[in-house]
Amino acid sequence: MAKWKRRADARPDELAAAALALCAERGVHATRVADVAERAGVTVGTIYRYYRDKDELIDAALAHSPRPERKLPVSDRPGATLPALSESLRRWAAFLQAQGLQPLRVAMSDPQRGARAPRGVIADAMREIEGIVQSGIARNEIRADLPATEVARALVGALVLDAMLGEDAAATDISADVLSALATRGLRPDGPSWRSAGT
Amino acid sequence: MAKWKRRADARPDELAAAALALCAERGVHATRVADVAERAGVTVGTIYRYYRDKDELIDAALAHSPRPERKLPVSDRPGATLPALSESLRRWAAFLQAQGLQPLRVAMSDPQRGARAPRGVIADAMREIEGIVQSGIARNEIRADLPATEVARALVGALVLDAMLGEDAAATDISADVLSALATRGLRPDGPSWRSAGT
DNA sequence: CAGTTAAGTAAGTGATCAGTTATTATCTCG
DNA sequence: CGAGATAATAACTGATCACTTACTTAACTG
Repeated sequence: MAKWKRRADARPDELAAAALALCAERGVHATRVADVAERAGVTVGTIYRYYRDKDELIDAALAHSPRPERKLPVSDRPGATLPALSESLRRWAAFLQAQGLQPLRVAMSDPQRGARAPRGVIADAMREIEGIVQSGIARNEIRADLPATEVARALVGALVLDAMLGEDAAATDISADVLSALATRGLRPDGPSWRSAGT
Repeated sequence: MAKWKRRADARPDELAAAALALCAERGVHATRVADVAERAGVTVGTIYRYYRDKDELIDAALAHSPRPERKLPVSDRPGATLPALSESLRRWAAFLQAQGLQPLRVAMSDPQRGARAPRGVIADAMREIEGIVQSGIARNEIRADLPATEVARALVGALVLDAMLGEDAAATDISADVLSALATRGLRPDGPSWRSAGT
C-alpha cells in the first residue's frame, strides 16, 4: 500500500483552498506555510513545487476563492424590481454568511496585499445590486434622486458587516429581510408592514 | 545639548499611538517592534520598559484608540427623530473616515486578537443609532415593525464599508446623505426628494 | 553639585519560519 | 516489467525578529 500519491493536477487547487481557509481564520502572517501543507495532507516542499513562494500561494488562494452561482435575471413584469432586489439581497447575505467573506478576511489581514488585490466579492455584489437599482429607476419603480452606486454601496455594506459580526445563519436571514424592507419602504411609520407585503 | 529626553509620562501613549497607526496601515504582524520604536523616535529597548511584550503594546494601542466626541442628545420636539438620525449618521461617517477605522483595521489584520477584542467603535455607533431608532419608534416617528437592532446594524454596516472603500472625505459626506435619505424614505418613487427635505 | 535613580541606548541572542537540497517513492510508457 | 521522469518527502539553512543584557546619560534630591 502506497505511502502517498502523486496528484499533480489536483494539488494546486487543494493547496490554495487550504491556504484560503487557514488565512481567513488566522490571518495571512499568522499562517505558516507548514500549516497549509499539513492541512492539505502534504509536506512543505510540495507547496514549493507548485508555487514560487508564499506570496504566490496566497494570490492563488484569493484568485480561486468561491464565487456565487450566477444571478437570476430581473423579470420584465411591472413591479418586479423591488422583489428582485429583496431576492438578490437575501442570496448575497446567504453566500457571504456561508463562505463569501473568506477572501475579504484574508485581504484585510494583510493590508499590503489588500491594497493591490481586487475587491472581488464586494465588487460583484455591488455591481449586481446597482444594476437592479438602475433598472428600477428606468422603469420608475425606484426613486430617481438617489445615485444607484451609493445605494448599492450602502446595501452591500450592511450585508458585509452583518456577515462579519454574524452569529448564525438564521440571524443573517432576518437581517436580509429587514434590510430589504428598510431599503424599499424606509423608516417612516406609514405604509404596510414588512411581513405582510411580498418577498 | 541633550541627545535624548526622559519622558516617562508621555512615552506610553506615544508608543501606543505609533503602534496603532503603523498596525492599521500594515497589519499587526507586518509591523515590527523596531518600526514602532523608530516612528516614536526611540529605540526598541524603550518599548520594553513600558510594555511587557508586543502583544501588550497592541492591546494598549487598541484600548487608547480614539473615540468620537459625545453625541448630542435627541431633541424632544416632535419630528426631531429623523433629522437626529441624519445628523448622527453624518457625524459617524466623518469620524470613521478620519480615524475611526484604525482600531478596526488593526483587529481585522489579526483575527486571533480580533476575536477577543471588543468591537469598540462599531458597537458605539450601533448603540447610538439603535437608541435613536428606538426613541423614534416610541414617539411613532419610525415604523415599529422593524427591529431597531437590525436597523442599526444595517446602517452602521453601510457607514463602515463606505469608510473602508472610502476615497475622499467629500464622497463620504455624500454617502452619509444618501444613506439617511435611503433610511428615512426608502427607495419607492413617491415622496419628496432627499435634497429638498431637511438635513 | 555630588550621588542616586531610572530612562534611554546599542549590541547581542535564541527561536521561528520561508524557502532549499538531497533523496526516495510513485507513476508512465516503450 | 523496468527505466526514465517527476511528485513527494525529510532534513537543513540562512534571515528575520521579538526580546535581553550591559552599559550610558539625563534628571532629581538632600
